[in-house]
Amino acid sequence: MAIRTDEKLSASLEDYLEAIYYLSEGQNVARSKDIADSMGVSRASVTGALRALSEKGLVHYKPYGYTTLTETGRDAARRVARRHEILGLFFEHVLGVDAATAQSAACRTEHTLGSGITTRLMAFVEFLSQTQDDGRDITQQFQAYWETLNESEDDNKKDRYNASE
Amino acid sequence: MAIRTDEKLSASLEDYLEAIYYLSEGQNVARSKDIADSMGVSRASVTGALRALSEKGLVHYKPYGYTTLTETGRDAARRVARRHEILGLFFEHVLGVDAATAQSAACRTEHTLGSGITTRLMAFVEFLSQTQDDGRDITQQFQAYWETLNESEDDNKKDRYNASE
DNA sequence: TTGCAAAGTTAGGCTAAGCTAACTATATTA
DNA sequence: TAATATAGTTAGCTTAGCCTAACTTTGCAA
Repeated sequence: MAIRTDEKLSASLEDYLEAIYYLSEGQNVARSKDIADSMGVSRASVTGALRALSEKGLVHYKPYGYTTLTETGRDAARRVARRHEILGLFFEHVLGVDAATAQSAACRTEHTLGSGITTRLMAFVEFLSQTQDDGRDITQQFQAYWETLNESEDDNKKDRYNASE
Repeated sequence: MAIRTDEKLSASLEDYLEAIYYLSEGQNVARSKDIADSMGVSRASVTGALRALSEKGLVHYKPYGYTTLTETGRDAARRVARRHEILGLFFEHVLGVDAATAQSAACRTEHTLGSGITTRLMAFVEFLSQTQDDGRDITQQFQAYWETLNESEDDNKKDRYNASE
């Protein structure tokens, strides 16, 4: 029986895959310790995740050996990374939240986005950057709009939007 | 010691809260069976969730009694519902995915969105609906842009975006 | 008013994901 | 080359969330 690559990955395993992907880019290999550090997780947890990813055919894993992505694993990782990047881009450059918030929200959110939405969101971000109005792109216009909302401190529009979280 | 209402809710508990909120709107009370049905979960799981929500002071719960939201619970539920609605709106009316996809993605995604992003996304959707260019709002323009991407079947731009999922 | 069906709960089990502590393997360096 | 520090693994525990099966309560209808 062929390895099943079509099973859905949990959010957690996707995170591991993405971390391995980025670490592999730098040094071609992902060390357990580095994965643990970059994810803020114990080394033991990494071992468990590697075992799980290995069972799904996404990494080459041998205890005490070096871990690398399989072809399938690399493809999956790229998909995760791309979703992460698109979302981060949207949150940061379109909505205008700070980079750290954008990245962490992107990381938490990316797993739940289907391909239909990802594809469209990517196109949308591209579209926005091309579309000009009054000589400014829409992104800039929205930033200005956002400022006006927040300038008027007494304007209750702001309060109306507020979520306590 | 006062009940801690500031603890973060898990995605799962937020879902329960939202379901209770919508059920309460219709009949002022949320019955376990209805919560279970609307969430596709067993009655036993509902009992567990109600217990947890009760411990956090978000619902009035007594075994075999009727369940209602506390004030705090209602506020939290409204926040969840609002995030859900904003996201659904964005996915459906801005990105243009079908309603079912939009709703299900919104439900999966909403939990991970912080208030900063929610607030801005809400403003962004509002902004888009107001902004006109060439006599059409941006949303319509993007739809047209999207169509052109997809019309040219041989255009590899489309493939470039494709995710297999 | 009793008796039964439906609603709700409890008990017990499963999985995924994390943790710590203790162990094993590897690799560096004296 | 042997000692030791670091990396990696294993074992065993915890929590959250779900399930089924069996039980209890409630409320409606004969």
